[in-house]
Amino acid sequence: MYSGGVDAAERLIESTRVLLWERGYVGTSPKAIQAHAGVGQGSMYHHFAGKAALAHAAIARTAAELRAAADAQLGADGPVLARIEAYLRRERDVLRGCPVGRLTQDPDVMADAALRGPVEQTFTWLRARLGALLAEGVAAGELTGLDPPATAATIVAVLQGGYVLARAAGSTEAFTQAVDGLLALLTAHAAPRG
Amino acid sequence: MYSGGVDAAERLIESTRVLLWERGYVGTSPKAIQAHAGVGQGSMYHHFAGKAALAHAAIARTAAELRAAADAQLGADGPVLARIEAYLRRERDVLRGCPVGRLTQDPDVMADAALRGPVEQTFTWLRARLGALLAEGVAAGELTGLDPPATAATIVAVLQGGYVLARAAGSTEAFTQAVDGLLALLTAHAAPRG
DNA sequence: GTCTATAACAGGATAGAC
DNA sequence: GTCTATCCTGTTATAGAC
Repeated sequence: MYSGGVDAAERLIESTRVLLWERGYVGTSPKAIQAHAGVGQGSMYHHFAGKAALAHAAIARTAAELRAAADAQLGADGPVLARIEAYLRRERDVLRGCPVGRLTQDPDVMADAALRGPVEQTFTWLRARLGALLAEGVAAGELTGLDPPATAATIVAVLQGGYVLARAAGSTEAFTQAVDGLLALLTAHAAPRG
Repeated sequence: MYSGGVDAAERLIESTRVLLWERGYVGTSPKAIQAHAGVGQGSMYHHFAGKAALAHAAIARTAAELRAAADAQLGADGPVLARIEAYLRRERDVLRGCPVGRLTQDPDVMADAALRGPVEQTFTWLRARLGALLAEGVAAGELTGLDPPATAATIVAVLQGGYVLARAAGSTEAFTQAVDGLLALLTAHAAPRG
């Protein structure tokens, strides 16, 4: 049961974010959201048209937060590879998985254009952001011999797949190994300093 | 509605495999399985104790098939990197995602030790298999300067994450890019031929 | 082995009272 | 705005007939 001195609509959105992350769209019922938010049936349907509308608000917010969080590391100062490493190694709730990536497995989310939109845009944006950063590194002579768009996709895939491995193993170690392996491969393309 | 001249139990397992892949455990009802298999309610509960028992049979089979399929490429003849490339580039139902990896997002699967077991074992096995192969390549002088266990985790993560990116984008292109990017990085560690 | 009936409960929402 | 009542359907079985 959640409440933080905020109104019902806000509590409903935050509760939906938590439950969507934990159990997915198909596995989350309006009743469970109401219970978690400490909000009654009537109140929920007063503020939102239904489960889908509430999920849309929750997903849009989660997607926006993910982009902002990524930009914090990727848009920092310093060498390109250091920024990418900071992004890859920043603290994460590894065993909970990616709150956006997991929606990709939810058939009812992918079937609904409004729900799917933020998911698609998040990954499109992230790949482009990393691709631009890598291109910047190549242009500056910091990195050599790699294709920015393909490498960007590889980096995002390692993160998303790292979550899968960690959850399968029940341990964050697999995630860390995947990231370590990637960074070792990337470092080989760093131009000798000078 | 599925049927292939086989008995009800067999049709039920195959239908469960399809639906689990498509909609996950939470999103798959006994009724949907029965309809897909063309098998009645009573028949299903005669052959299986319930949804979980049926899912267990389906998941175990899917996991076994995945391991066998991976071994087909990874255990072939030829240079290590070529075998890994063959594995990464073999034909896949990219937009459907990984039938084992997707279960990782299913709370009810991860909460049940019997259902989770095959998922965990599959990824443990796959990482070990790739790690051993990479170690073989290092020992043979085909590959240099990479850590087998970490690199193995990276490779599996790229595949799993590649599925996520492809589903998010609604296109296989993202998967292909992630794999291309990975292979480019790995190739830099191939010893000059000789 | 398979069928139909029944059941207890959850999912997702509407209606109208307060 | 929020509450309670109500509704119809789906979920996940069990029971017993055939």
